Amino acid sequence: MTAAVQPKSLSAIDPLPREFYLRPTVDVARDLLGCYLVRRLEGELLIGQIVETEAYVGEGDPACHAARGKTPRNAVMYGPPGHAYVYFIYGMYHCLNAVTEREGFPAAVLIRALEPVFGVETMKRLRHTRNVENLTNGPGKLCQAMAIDRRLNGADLCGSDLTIVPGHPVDLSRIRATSRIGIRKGTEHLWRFFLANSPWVSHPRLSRSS
DNA sequence: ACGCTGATGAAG
DNA sequence: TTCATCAGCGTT
Repeated sequence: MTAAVQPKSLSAIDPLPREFYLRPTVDVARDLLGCYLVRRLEGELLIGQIVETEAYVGEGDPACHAARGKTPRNAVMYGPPGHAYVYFIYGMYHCLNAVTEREGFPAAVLIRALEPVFGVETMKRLRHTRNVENLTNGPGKLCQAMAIDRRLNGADLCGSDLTIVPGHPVDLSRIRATSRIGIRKGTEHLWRFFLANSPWVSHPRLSRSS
């Protein structure tokens, strides 16, 4: 169980190899559930278990940032897999993605929520809250809790101050798939994945229509 | 339901 | 140079 995981043992595990990300994005999104996001911040480790993801798949996906071709912002998505695509959104927040598939094909997995595992006190300080269940239950929140901003855009998730390491295999019966949150196009794809019963999974807001 | 906040990219 | 939009969040 999560409570038994020790940070030293986790950080000693090799990060997921680049080949993990060189696969269909939807598969990567599902397989990232249960893995651990490891942030090294000024010598300290901040660790969270991934409990919610979304797949954004190429220029043919109208919700993907690459839907209208390559731009300075989304350039990292066109690069090799296994790197972080971090962007600034709504004037205040950042979102973290893991780039997938072959170089030249723009796709990524948005990390939407984590279960805090280690470094909780630092996360609370960065988020200005004492409520553990409100620390990392959203893409903007988890970036704030782990001090992830555009300086980490392009960081190598296979070996840097921001990595992802394997977790224990997830019970497949716990995985749910729904439409992605916060988008207006591409809602027909069930490309949001999360672990049922996790208190850290985010929830769609009411009335985002027109 | 609303306001905050500013980068982004398309249009002019 | 404007303008609408935006893979979110906290407060009302």
